[in-house]
This record gives sequence, structure tokens and C-alpha cells, in this order.
Amino acid sequence: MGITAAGKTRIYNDSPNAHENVEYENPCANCSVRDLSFCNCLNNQELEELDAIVTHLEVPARAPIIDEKEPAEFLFNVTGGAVKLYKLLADGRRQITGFLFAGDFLGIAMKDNYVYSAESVNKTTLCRFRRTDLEEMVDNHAKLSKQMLNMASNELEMAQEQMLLLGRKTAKEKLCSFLLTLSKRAEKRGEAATPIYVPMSRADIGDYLGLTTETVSRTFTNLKRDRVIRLQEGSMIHLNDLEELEDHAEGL
Amino acid sequence: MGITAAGKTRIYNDSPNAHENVEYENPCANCSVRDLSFCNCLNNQELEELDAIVTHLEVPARAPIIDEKEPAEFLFNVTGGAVKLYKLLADGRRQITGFLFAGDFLGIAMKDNYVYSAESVNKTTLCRFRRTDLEEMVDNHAKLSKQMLNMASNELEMAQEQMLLLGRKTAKEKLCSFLLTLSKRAEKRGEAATPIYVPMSRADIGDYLGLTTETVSRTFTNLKRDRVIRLQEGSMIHLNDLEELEDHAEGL
DNA sequence: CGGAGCTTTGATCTTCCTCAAAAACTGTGG
DNA sequence: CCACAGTTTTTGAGGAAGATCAAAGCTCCG
Repeated sequence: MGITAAGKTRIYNDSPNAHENVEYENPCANCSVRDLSFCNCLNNQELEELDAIVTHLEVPARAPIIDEKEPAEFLFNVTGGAVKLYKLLADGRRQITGFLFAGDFLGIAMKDNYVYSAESVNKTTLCRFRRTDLEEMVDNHAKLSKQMLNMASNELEMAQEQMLLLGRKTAKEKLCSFLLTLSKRAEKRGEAATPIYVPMSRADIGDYLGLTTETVSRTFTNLKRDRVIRLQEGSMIHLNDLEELEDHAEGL
Repeated sequence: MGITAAGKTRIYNDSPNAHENVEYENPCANCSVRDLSFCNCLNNQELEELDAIVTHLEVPARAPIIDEKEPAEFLFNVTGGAVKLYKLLADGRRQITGFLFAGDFLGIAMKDNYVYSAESVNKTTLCRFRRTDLEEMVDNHAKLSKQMLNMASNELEMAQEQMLLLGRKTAKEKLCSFLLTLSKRAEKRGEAATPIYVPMSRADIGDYLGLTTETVSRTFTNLKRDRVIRLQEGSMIHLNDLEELEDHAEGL
């Protein structure tokens, strides 16, 4: 079951007052997260082409978005909220392979079938593209193709960093690396490096770092005790000393 | 120090009898691993363009090829042998992020500086390209760009599978998954699914699977005892039952 | 106010790591 | 072809990080 399931999603275009809002005339050109997204390489005319094939969606927390092994009909761009990507083993063990935030693209590494599942972490907004539509557009716009390659290259680098984390870091190093990465990504989106918004559960963090919920919780407790971090209201975490955190992340 | 270091590498073009061998007239067109490589999408004329920018190298076992953080001047295509890619932590802990074999490309995920190091496992042959040369060619040939995106996409999928392995699998599952992956890749290169050639050391395998040398060795011993595998001459490993191995790899 | 789900804490257990030494293999020179 | 030095692999004993099992606190909502 994907996000097309009835009752789980809302399509912006269906909203009763869409025609009243001038922004809906050129949604892509006026998109607030465009300069974070793959489409920032397109000019206004090309953005209109994109408008013609895009559907805007909003999904609640914990809504399935794609399912591993299902036909890869749609690709997405995250415009708000957060998404987790994950793979499962037969007995239910789960590995979260990444979190996506505003501006991140979902579906780069795609065959004819999805090779992982995706679920929203909190309330999330997405641009949805039919894969065939977007592929056609990529074929006709070399800069889009270059952009995609660039994004794939970045994801690959992040994946390699995550392999180092999963294979060789301790629980404390893993958690510090995670917080630091969230901080750096927030900065890239134009947000503050601290405090950072950490909407995912302890279980999600554990499944991302190759730890159990309990170990994540205990490690958080230790970091609080050692005044490395401070938990704040509304899932915000303050990082007391980025340099120190960097050292902890590398095992120094 | 990279493969350009004196005494470490031999450049085929420099071999004294290069002009005597008709194959050197159109090396790329006559390349034996072309249908495994990125360049299989090029026609004969384009292969000549490629010939103009390629250098053929041979490196012995355990030769450094690229070093993390050095300027990314060259990209490579592996034509024979095996290469390991790895990242290091400050205290020497190492994570091997992948092994490359004939037909595999080295350098997809590249910024201006290398983001990982690479070293030959055994005697290895490579095509070397200056990054600027290859990028220019990619810019002028849309099918090359598409090919690169495809390869990046495949690597990303492998990376995600490896994250699942590193984060959530047991030692036995890790080793079975590793052997099975080697087998499947050998098949893709047109080799037999078993026995498979496993030239890397126990330490390398450990650093790839997030285990110690000792644990790898012990797990091998168990697999031999349980008649899952049989070690043969010359680093060959016979897989007794691929289906059974598949089950062990998934924890079934 | 009450209940479901999430987080934290505690006690115990297991897998894998570490340290150590023996065994097997590799390549080299005599 | 063999001896031997260096390296890699295997095996063993003991230890530690993190997993598991269990229960108590919190939080968020209806």
C-alpha cells in the first residue's frame, strides 16, 4: 500500500481554494524549497513543463510512501517534513538506509521495482512524478541528467560514510556522527547548526545506526550527563560544542 | 602516493613491442572486458575518442591506486584483477566500502578530492582517464552520461544492501551474503557461480563486513564444518548449495 | 482521567572482540 | 628441492560492548 491509498493523502490541487491562490499559477517557479531541490537547474519555461507532470501531496506521520519490490511507478521530491528509507529482513530486522528532508529526492537508485521502502516520519509534503514522465524530461534536458548524476554521487558518498559508521564505530561515535550529520544538513537547508530538529523515534535512530532502542537511549543519557547535548522542547536537541562532537564522532 | 609512483606501475603503451601488436591499433574496440564496462555504450568512432584519452596500467598486489582527500585527478576502469575501496578513522580502524573487479568503474562518486582510498588486492590492470578528459567526453555524449547515472544507481543499491548487512546481520549471515554476492557478480562477468575466486585476505573480508579477522576465520571454519562451503586450491571457494547459502544470508 | 505508546533504567546474557600462541602458507635464496 | 623467515590463518581463553528481557516513568491525546 502506497501513498495513493484513500484517506492517507491529500492532493493540494484538490484543495477547494487552490484557484484563489496566485501561487498555484506557477507552483514550481514559486516553490519555497526550489533552491534545495533537483529542479533548481531548470529555467522558468522548463519549470512549467515540470508543473505539467507534478502532483503535490501531503501525508501524515508514519504513512507508507513506497514499498520495496513494488513496481516503481512514482518518484518524489520531499518539500517538507521528513522521510525514512529502509530495508527489511525476513524476520523483521530493519535497517534504515537514510532520512530525507526538504529538498531531497526519493528514487534515484531505482530499477523497475523499488529496492527499498519509504515512510514519512512526521507530516510530510511531497512532489510526486510518474517515473516515465520524469525520465522523459531527463532525456530531453541534459542539465537534469547531470543534476541527477550529481545527486547520485552525493548519496553514494553519504552511503560510504554510513558504512564506515555501521561497520567500525562505537555506539557513542555513531550517535555523535548522526547528530552532527543532521546539523550539517540543516545548515545546508539554511537552518541553524544548533539546536537541531530530531523528529524520529529512538527506534528509528537505532535502526539507522545499527543499534537497539535501549542502547540509543542509554547513549543519549550519557551525552546529556556529559553536557555534550541538551534536549529541548519539541524534539529539538541543542549541540553544546560542535568541535567536541566532531571529535567524539571520530573516536578522538 | 598513487599509482603514478615510479617502479610501481607499468604503462602498456610504453612496452617496447606495442607497435608490433595489431591489437594496439584500436585497443578500446578490441578490449576483452568492454561489454562489462561503461564504454560498452560507445560506437567504434567514439571508442577511438576514448583511446585518445586512456592510459593502460598494470599494478602489482597491494599497490595504492588513489588516496582519500588527494585531488581527484584520475578516474579508472578496472580491466582485470581486484581493487578494494576503503575509508579510515583517525586511529586506523578501516571500513572497506567495496571491491571492484573487471568491468567496474572507479570514481563515480567523486568531488574535487577523492572521498575514499583504493588499493589493488592482487595484480590488477586498469584504464586510467584524466578526470577533465572523461568529463568532457561525458558532456558531449548523452549516452555516456546516462550510463554513468545507471552505474551510480547500481552502486547505490549495492551500498544500501551493504548497510543492511553491516547494521543488522550476524557474522554468519554477513559471510554467506558476501560469498553469494561474489558469486552473483562472477556470473554477471560470465564466470561460473561456483567455485568463486576470493583473492582478498581474512583481514580485508573482516574490514568489509564489519568483523575482525578472527571472527571471519572462525565463521569460515564453521561453514566448512557444516559443509556449506569447501576451500579449494588458489583462493577458490566452492559453494555447495546456493539456495542454502541464500537462506543463511537472510537469516532463515 | 486513563490508556497506548514511547523512553528510560536495570539486570542478565550473548555475540563478537581482544589478546595470545600455534599452525599453515608464501616466497626467497642457497 | 629444501630451509627458513615473514606473513597470514587458525584456534583458544577471557573480556567487553551492546543485545535481550523486564519493568517503571513519561507523554501525548482522546
